[in-house]
Amino acid sequence: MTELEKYIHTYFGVNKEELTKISSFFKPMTLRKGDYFLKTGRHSDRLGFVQTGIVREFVFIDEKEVTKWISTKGYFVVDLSSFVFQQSARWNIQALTDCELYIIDSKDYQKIGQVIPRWTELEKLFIAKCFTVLEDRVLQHLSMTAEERYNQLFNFNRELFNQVPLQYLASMLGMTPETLSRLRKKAAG
Amino acid sequence: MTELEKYIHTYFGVNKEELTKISSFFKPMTLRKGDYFLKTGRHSDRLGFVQTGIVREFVFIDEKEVTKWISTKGYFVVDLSSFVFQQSARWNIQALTDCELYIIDSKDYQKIGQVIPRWTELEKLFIAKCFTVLEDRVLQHLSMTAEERYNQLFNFNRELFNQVPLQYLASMLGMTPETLSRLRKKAAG
DNA sequence: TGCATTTCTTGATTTTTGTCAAGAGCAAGC
DNA sequence: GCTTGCTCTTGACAAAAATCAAGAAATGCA
Repeated sequence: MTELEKYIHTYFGVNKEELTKISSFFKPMTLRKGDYFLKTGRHSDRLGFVQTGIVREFVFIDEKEVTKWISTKGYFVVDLSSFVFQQSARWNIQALTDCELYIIDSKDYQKIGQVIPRWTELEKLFIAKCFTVLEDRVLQHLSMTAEERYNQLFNFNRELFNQVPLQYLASMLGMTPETLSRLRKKAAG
Repeated sequence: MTELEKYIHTYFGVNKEELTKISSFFKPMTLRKGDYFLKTGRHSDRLGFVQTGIVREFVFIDEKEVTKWISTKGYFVVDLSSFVFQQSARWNIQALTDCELYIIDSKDYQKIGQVIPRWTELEKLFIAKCFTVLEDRVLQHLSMTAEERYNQLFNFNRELFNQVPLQYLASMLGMTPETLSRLRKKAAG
């Protein structure tokens, strides 16, 4: 069972036979550090799965980069507006390291639905789950200080702080790099 | 065409015949000011549509109320974890004014799928749309100050500030009531 | 290896936001 | 109409976080 199949199994709970069918539609792809999987404003009909490496999703706001999310092994990377609604992409998606992805285009993606009858239902459940995760993220910003958000992320995934430029983590946490630096010092002391 | 049908048409783009079928599964319900549609920890298999009135979704964090969202006419109110995943509810949902809702339970909700073959697909698209709206909300917290968030909401829906206790709007915007009060004074001056 | 560039940290300072406390304004109910 | 609570505002102060500037550390590249 490949990593992709393992994650699809975890996320969607489909059986081995279905897994094989689904994963057969995905094609391997590599990104070199710095390569873009997607750029704002472009059109994209690709969905990617991160097999190895680290990918950053960000957008320019007032000439500043704002990092929305950082995806590591096991995450899907996609611009939903573009993939689902055929609109121009809202996010830049860039490799922070060399990456191995599995990708699928929307044409092949639609074929999954023909092979797995309940696929739309599974998709719905997956997106609903993602929605609840985002709800939690909003709540964090409504109820937690920068320090609490830092501590939570650090406790949840401390490797990230060795693998990803801190300025991007700071942005993703909604603080300046200077503030993150000071919080790190404070927590370490 | 009822308000409910009008909104379902707007959100889901189904035709008149389908609309009538869908809306026939919804039942009217009234809430008095202060009544709860849902309480944290309970189980709920109800989805509501706000016909008139104002509804607040909030949760207690460290003994403090945090308002996640305020729904007015045309919004659906639901606890997704509970409605979709049969988990205990994460949110309190309470009427801020007397309200008229249309509600549907999950048993009847499933019947929609039997009547409208592409219903699951429409659901998926609707939830995906909600996801992108939440993405924007996260971005706002990553890139905007309290003042900017206030101005944006005020410009988007200034009636809200006459209809809803300001303390709840402050919480929903991620600031204290005192800060909101000062920002209002500043913007008015 | 060593230079150049980028990233990170640190300090000083300012701005923003939160906290605490008191009073003003409003609204619901008697 | 008059209490009685709420809610909102205001002020004084404290804490949190941003900004600006400089230097240290790490990284990439020749």
